[in-house]
Amino acid sequence: MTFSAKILHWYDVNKRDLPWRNTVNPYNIWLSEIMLQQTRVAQGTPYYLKFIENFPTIKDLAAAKEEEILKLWQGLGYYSRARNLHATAKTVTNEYKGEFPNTYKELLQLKGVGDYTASAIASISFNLPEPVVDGNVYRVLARYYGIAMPINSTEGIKYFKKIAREVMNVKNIRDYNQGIMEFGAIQCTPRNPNCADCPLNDSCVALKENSVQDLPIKLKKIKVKDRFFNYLVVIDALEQSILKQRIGKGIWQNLYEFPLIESQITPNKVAIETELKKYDILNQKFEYYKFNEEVIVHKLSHQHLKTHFWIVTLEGEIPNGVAFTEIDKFPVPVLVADFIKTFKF
DNA sequence: AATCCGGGGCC
DNA sequence: GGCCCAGGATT
Repeated sequence: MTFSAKILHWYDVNKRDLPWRNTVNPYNIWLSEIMLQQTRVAQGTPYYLKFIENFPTIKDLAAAKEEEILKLWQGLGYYSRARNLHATAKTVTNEYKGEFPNTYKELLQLKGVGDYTASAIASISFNLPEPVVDGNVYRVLARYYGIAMPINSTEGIKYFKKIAREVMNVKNIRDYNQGIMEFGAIQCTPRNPNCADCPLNDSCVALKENSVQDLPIKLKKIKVKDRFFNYLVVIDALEQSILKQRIGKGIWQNLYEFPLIESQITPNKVAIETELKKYDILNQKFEYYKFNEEVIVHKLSHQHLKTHFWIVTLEGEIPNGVAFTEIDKFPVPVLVADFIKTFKF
């Protein structure tokens, strides 16, 4: 049997029953693929179900407010995916009359859709012969064919795509593509792959050369930077607080958070007063205390956010404040959501 | 070509 | 602490 025939057979026997596998509707496939970018199936699945329930069609998604989408996306991370999701929903609804484009080239033009996702939609929804190359495919191909080229080098990306195209099964690309990814996720796992009971173990180069643990090869690890956050949890006499939307570049674009003083130095009363003035709180008496004595470290993939929350109690009221009862309606980062849950306004 | 962009699970 | 996850956009 060929490589692809074995993958197809393995998939037929071992495939999981996932919510987006009972359809080839491009809306469902697109939504699932966006959500699963750099995201485990177990983490993404509840979000997929939530979105399908709230937005049964792409037209519903296009008509939603961005804040509503971000709120449903809250906790899934990589929030540009949610913003691009909205943009593409509008594009398909308005420029394609609600019908997804059905070519790789057109799919690739959609926001948030890159080479992998365009190939995935083209193959799974339209059965077009486009190979997918995700993290699973890199691993399976690197091991089976004994490829030591770094998967994140320019040459490696091109080479693996070329190999993937050469070995794919064009007769059933829909199942083959899902099969090789599923095979990587279930059988040929990053750590402790199940080589003993593998349909490819008679012809796997890495297994023969005892290099399974060393493949695939990936270059350079990112360095993590420390940042120091001081959130001002302002509370006024009318049970209101302050939430501000993050604008511009950087993390958590368009999500909300408390007023933030980013500084390793503990903010003093003057620093807090200066920050409050930005919210038209002028010459009001206030008291404040540090909520968490032990620093909270929120870890992102490339930043460690060392955070203190400060409770700032005003005598008067906040102009245009957010009522305690409304706080839960705003999309916020997990760091902020965890605090809100703990504090109970 | 390198960097940025989340959060969670696992070792 | 490091690595990985059905990657893409930006610089």
